[in-house]
Amino acid sequence: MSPCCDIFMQLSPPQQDAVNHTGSPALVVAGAGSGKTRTLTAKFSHLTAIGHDPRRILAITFTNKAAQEMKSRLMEMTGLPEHSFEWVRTYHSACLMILKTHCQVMGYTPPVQVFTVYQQDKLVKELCVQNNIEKKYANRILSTISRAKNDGNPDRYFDRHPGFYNIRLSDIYAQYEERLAQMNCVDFDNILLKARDLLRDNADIRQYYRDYFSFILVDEYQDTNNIQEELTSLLLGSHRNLFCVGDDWQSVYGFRGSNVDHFIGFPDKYRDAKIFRLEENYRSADEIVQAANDMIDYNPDKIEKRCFSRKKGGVVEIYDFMSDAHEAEWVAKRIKGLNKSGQGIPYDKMAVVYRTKFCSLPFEKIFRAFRVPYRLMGSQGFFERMEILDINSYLSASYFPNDDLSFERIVNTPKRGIGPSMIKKISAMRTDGRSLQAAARVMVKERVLTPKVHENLSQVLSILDAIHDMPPAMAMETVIDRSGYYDHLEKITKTPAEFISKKENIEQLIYTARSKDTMLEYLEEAALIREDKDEDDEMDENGVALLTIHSAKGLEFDTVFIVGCEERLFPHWRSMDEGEKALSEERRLMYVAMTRAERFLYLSHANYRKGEFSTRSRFIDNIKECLS
DNA sequence: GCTTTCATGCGAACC
DNA sequence: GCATGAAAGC
Repeated sequence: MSPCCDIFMQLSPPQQDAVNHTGSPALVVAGAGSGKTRTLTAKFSHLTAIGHDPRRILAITFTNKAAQEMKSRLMEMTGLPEHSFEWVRTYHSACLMILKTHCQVMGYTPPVQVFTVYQQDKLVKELCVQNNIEKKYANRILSTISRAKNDGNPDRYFDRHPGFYNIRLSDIYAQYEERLAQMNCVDFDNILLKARDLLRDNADIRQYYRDYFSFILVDEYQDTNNIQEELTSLLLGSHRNLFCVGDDWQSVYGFRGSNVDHFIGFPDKYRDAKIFRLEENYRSADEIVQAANDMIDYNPDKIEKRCFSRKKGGVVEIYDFMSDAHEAEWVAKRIKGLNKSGQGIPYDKMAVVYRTKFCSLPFEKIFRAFRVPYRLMGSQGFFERMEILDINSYLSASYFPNDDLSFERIVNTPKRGIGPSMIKKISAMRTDGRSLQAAARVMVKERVLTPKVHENLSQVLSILDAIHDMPPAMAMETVIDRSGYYDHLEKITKTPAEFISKKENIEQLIYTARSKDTMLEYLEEAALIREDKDEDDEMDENGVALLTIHSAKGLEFDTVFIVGCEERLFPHWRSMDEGEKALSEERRLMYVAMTRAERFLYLSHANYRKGEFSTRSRFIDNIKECLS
């Protein structure tokens, strides 16, 4: 028998059926806590056992972290080395791989640079200034451009959503794309869009991949957007070996382009599709599963399934409070009680979840006062921290000399007396198509600057030259050393604690970078990582988790408090105004929140929050009805 | 005088 | 963090 036979035997009969199925596209509708990931990895190793080459299986995960976890599990299960699973990737990572291979077809010159969030932001702000638009709209413009791309047809999208205020989005979009092309860059969304165009417009390349991949597995299928759906179709060969896993009841990323209709419409698109249902929940007690079922029942469009649990003894309770402060105080007391009681639930098995992150404030306050240890999860993304951006910008400016945005960031970091007007002067030296860095080099060579500036500028350039061929970790150390970065950091931080924490972030960065041999590899990965909320080891494992429902997705806790269940907060006002579809997503969000709990689930609302009166969430009413 | 740096106030949706 | 205006530096 196959080496994975043991693992196979550990699966439930419905899970086994899904794993065994071949011959037509399959959709696994996997309820919360139903062992979805286990089934998916079992499927993968089963395929290798029946003769599929693992390197020819495309397995799409939702996050880079999930891809890494899946690879580790597969290495354990099959005993094969990591590179056997080179196509276990996110859509973005897989598409970048394809795009890089054929980038010349699309008019790029290798190496293509992947734009980071920081660069996107900078560029759009620059375009705002050029177009006489207030910079505060930059974020909105950027997210609209992103939505337009993920919709699959940006021009059509801008016909329907021409803009807001006096901003003509299609103009900004055109300028933005032009600049990207000039710089030989793709942004995060273009990785998918350009890969789609490549595969759609080049039959030979398309056929190559269709023949190459013998099986396509997709995780979290309920959260695919239009482009990702199209890509899946483009890559799927005539064997039609497609295996998608997910739960339409947990689709909560519609606000950024996910389209749950692809999941629900799977049987219509693939007429011979086989649907599997994983309905047993191994995580939560049945009382919680049933309450969640009853609530999601209010959503009209979904794939029916009857989720259940064999565990009994769960608790679902609803509380109302005068104010957000009262709510927080009660939660803190209850948490202390549960921790001290006979059951003695450890703090890190409890979580407080909320719809929007500003709700965390009263809890942080009261937890400190009551000495309840807590951890605030999903705060700032690692790669958006200023010290990380600085170091990465050095590497980027060195490796990609045309990357003006990165060069501009580091040319005066640490302070070197090269401010905005000096940058303008350098910029004026640019002849067509030449980069800022190239112009700076000319100015140094021709000695047209004041001695101080000349010396400082040549010092920056020499750092960039020095690190160009170094492996990333060494390059970082060199940058820190030669630029005097830590002295600079100490000067600009307000407290010694802040300085130490930022220094530790950098040390963490260097440590992680050691796993990459080349600068290009490192920079690509850094640009692709966007889901990073917790760099694991960096986070305190002890304490009550405080987090938004979005960041709680996929996690589990013994006890969960869903707080701030009030109309206009949850469901969020923005979704309420948008209509039925957005409202359904809010309800799914509540479903996700509820199904995080194993045993104790508390829902609460306050009549007064942030200086305003509020009413109880309709979701609470839905649940109440079912409990009685 | 021009340029850079420093000091202060204001605001931040979910990823 | 970011924009703004005052103080310090070349």
